[in-house]
Amino acid sequence: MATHCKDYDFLEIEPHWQTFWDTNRSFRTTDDTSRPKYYVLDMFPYPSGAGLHLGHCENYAITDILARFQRAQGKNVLYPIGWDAFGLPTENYAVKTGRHPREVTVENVATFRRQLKAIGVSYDFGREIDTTDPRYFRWTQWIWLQLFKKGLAYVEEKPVWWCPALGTVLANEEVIDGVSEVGKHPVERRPLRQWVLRITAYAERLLADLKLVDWPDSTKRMQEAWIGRSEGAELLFKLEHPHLGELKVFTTRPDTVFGVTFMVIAPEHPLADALTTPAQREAVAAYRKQASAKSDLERTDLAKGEKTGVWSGSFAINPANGNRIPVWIADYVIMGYGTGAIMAVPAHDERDYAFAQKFNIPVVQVIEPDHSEGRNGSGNSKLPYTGDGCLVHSEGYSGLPWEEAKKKITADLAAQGRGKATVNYKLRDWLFSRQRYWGEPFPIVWVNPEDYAAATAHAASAGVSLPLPADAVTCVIDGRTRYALPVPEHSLPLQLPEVTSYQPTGTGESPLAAITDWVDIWYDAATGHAAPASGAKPADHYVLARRETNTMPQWAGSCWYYLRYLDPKNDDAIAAPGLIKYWAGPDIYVGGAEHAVLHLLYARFWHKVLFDIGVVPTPEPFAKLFHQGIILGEDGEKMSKSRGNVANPDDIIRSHGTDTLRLYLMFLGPLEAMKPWNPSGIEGVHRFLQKVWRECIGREGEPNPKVVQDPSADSAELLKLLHETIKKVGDDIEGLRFNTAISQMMIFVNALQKSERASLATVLSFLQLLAPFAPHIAEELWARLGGDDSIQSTPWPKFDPAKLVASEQKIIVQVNGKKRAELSVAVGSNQDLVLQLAQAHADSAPFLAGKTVKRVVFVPGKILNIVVE
RNA sequence: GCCCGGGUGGUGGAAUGGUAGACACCAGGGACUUAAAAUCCCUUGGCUGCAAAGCCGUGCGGGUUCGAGUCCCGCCCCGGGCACCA
Repeated sequence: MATHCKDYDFLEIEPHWQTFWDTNRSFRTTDDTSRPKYYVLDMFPYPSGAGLHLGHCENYAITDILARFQRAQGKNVLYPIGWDAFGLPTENYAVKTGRHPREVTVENVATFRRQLKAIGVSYDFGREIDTTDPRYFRWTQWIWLQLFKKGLAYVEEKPVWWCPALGTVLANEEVIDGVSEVGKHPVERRPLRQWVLRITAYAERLLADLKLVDWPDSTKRMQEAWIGRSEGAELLFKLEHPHLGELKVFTTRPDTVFGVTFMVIAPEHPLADALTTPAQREAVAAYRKQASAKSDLERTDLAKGEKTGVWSGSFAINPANGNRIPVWIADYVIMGYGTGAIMAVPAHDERDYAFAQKFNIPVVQVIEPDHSEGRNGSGNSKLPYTGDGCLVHSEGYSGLPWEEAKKKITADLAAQGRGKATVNYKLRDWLFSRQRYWGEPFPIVWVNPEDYAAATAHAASAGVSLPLPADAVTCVIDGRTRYALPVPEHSLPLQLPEVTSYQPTGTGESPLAAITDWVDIWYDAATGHAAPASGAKPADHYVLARRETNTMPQWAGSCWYYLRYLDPKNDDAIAAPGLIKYWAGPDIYVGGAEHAVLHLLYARFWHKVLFDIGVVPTPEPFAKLFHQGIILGEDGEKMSKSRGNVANPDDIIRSHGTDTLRLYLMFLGPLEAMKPWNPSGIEGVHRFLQKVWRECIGREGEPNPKVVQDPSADSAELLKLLHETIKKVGDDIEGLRFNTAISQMMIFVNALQKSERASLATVLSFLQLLAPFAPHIAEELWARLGGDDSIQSTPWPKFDPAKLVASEQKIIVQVNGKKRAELSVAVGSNQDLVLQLAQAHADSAPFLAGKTVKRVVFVPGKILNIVVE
């Protein structure tokens, strides 16, 4: 079964074993639910045309090592791969070349699959999934319908980030510093009809359940910061002219309400017009126009500079003391957060202070530091002051610590109906539609109100239960109200129509909008059947409908793919309930920290919805998460074509073999650290594998005669080292410290090389330790030395704790904390004995001569520290 | 500005509060060879010294401890994330 090469010819050995694994389907996962399971998952790759890069190799080497190790532990291992294949780059490429995105996708996937096999990863390719496969996205659409049914999806005409270059809108989080995250194109605000998912309804659980998962702390904190919970109060300020009603503000500091000297509303605030007095109309109009024209980039830049704003001409009444305070309009208050209006307390807020300074607005101190020297209740601290303290100038509350006052004032205002304690989140609802072709179509048609009633009644009478929300989702299209009618679940998938052009329409609508026969239809709500509206009405119960032309964003398919691997060919459910229960979630999820917020937050949201409707048994999808650090170029900079510092895996596989590449990637440093690629260092691990080969194989390709059958051939030291190595490699794999596991194997092989003889059993055990890291050479040598079966199906070696115990141990002698001598003593030697030896030892004795011993610290088996004089 | 990481030889990096620099790379010297490659052996943190050995040394300054790369306080620098979030 092995090859016959005399030297370590990795170019022959590696493809040989890859073919062996492929034809034997060595890594097929069975659904043997009686065995303990281990599910190891990589973050979903996007099959780009560029193929695999070193970052992929690092990611997949980590998970492959874990998968192979866990198989050797006797676990039933699920280690799958698939393709997150919808998305903009493919579509843009298709637009440019005039080819169908599907064709491009198939090609890219083939490249990825070939490259993955070439790095020797042990995926079960029989479970491959592809988000663009109708059998897959059928269930993406199904899950989306469940969200729709639960009232978590709605449509809004809202100003969104429109990117002319990409021809699509982008979610807030896809816009960085005023340019698109993908391609860095400028973006602008444009009002468009959008699907939005109510992720904010899950904000509290998304925050609280972070304590259930074993994730890097930094990632948890980033999610916390993104959700941005803050406790405070909504307070109602009456407006001076009663017909204008009230102004609702959100504040985290209701204790400072006596210090309010002005109010600010966002330029887009709905009351902005009504509050503007005739005298101010011109100034306000000019300011609002100017504010709306600002890009995000300008706003960010300006944030560091001057505040801008304009007085509306109106006044509000402070509910705490009845003061009359001016209402300003300024863009440092944003409509998207809180209520879009604030009570400004310049004495205790940096931004309000800067604004008050610029527009000569009075500043009233109401909090005084606890320990200020001049504390006398007069309030004359340096302002703005944002720290702890007690209230001043706050009738009825002065002297109270601010936290106490916060509760009391909130309660008192609430009692008068002037406010209530609330919680606010930075998290926004999730903009979930794109105006592109290459994405999942929404399983929705739009109908008029009468047809909605008729269609739902027809479906009900036909015995079809449509996934209807409690409150119908509506929108206005061309000035007419339309109702969102979901297609029946049994009619899924709703496929993409074939089109001749994928060009964005430029109007903000998707290319789908131009496929008239697909979009404008006669529609049967019970079956989902459609016929072009240009033709005759097929039957009485058909209604005139317009299909939703937006498509889903790329996040959709990656929100639940980890569930599909459990049962990838199931046409009755996203996966069989028994399998979902058995496999639960991934035992470990490995991928880059760049997905710390978005992908992980979105997937958690969908998972919680599935949990709520009883599809999954766990509240969290990813119990344990690990981020591998990125591999930088030789120059310590991010690898990029433009920098010319890209190392190509294919080249390295050709020159050194994939075993060397994998081993070296793991040896570079801690897996989670960001580390530069050093091309000369690879020689070291390559030499290590060459050495392993020579220890096993002689000059003519025969087994090395130094490896003998006699199990007692090993020296005591070698045997001890073997057992230490078994222990350390096992511990280090479980602790994801692969670099030190490899060091230990190098130490072992260095010792093996110096041994004149070694037992076959010892060498085979070592090869098993090496197998997860360098599987091809391990298989080859295992077969050549006569190991049974495949090394992959052999149980992991056990270490014998008795063999780890030495009879002698080294004790370091310190005098006043400085190392002076080394002693070798019998295990269990006591302090008196060791002290005597130390006093007699030539290296340490001179430092003790003529000194008084003040203290002796003895750590058995480690150290003796003698403190003198 | 705020929140996280991280600063150890020429380089990548090791080190449950207990020998700092494991394991490698690079460099230098030697063996084998007609020669080279490959391989093997030796040296390899700095300073002083013929040597034995000694002193210094984990970004900087303090502290705790018998003992600090590791713990605490205050800084500096680098990387990542967030940012007018009321």
